[in-house]
Amino acid sequence: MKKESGPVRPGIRLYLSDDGSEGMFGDGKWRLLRSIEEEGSIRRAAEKLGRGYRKAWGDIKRTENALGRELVRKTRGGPTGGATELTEFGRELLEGWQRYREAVMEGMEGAFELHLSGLLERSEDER
Amino acid sequence: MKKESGPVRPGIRLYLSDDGSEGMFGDGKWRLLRSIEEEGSIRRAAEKLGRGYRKAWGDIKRTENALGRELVRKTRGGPTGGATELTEFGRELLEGWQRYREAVMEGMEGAFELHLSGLLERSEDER
DNA sequence: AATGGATATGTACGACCATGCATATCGGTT
DNA sequence: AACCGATATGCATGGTCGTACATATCCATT
Repeated sequence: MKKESGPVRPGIRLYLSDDGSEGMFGDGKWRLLRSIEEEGSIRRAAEKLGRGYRKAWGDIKRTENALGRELVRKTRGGPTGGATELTEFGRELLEGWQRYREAVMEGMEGAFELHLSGLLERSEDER
Repeated sequence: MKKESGPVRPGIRLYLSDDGSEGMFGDGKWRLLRSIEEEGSIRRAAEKLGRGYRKAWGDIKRTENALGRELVRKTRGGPTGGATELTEFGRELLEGWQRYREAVMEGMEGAFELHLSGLLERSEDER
């Protein structure tokens, strides 16, 4: 089981927290929100992302509890069985995070080139 | 077991990778290198950081394998039992990472203020 | 009231990982 | 040669986390 291996690159994991730990909100939850907005249902959103409904549902719930606000408005029953859409707050968080994320990643690329790429490229040759 | 809970703040985890996964190098390994430089031994470095020697030793080894270069020079035996010091590459990585890390974190703070703090502060009031 | 598709939630199992325990090895000094 | 403190490693274990399985609930439409 060999892994893909290329040049050394910088990676990043961003999240929001009120106690220093991860789990409150991050890229995973962000993709989930985006998928819910597109699909209109937690189940289809989860399927599209290749996760189980159980996890997606739990993620939403834990995030809402942690933030103290609702991210989605859910309905059950009816001809379609039910549906889920983002609240206004959910949409704002989705968009704010997207901009935030892109800004930080750009900064990361720049800082990497500035402070580490030289050392690591040189390293590639010498090894 | 209640957790400390304050305002929502941005968190970050930085790492180096050649295959998208974490584990090659990050803040944990960086602190370990710094501690080794200060203490002159893996054992004392680990103790100072509150980890076991077993883990510290394994971390160094895995990182060296992943980067394909040696980070430390180790000696065994003698009156002191042995010692470990950083290689030139180890020192450069230590310093480069420190500068890289600080630059990215500053960028993160700025981006957070710009794109998310307004939304989240407003959220604090309303909840 | 019967249906169907989605939400809601507990439970269990397996993979992964951090940590600790035990033990072997090394080698300059005494 | 004995000693001592650090390096070197395997192995067992305990907890976390993702994922799967099983059910229960809901309700507009028919």
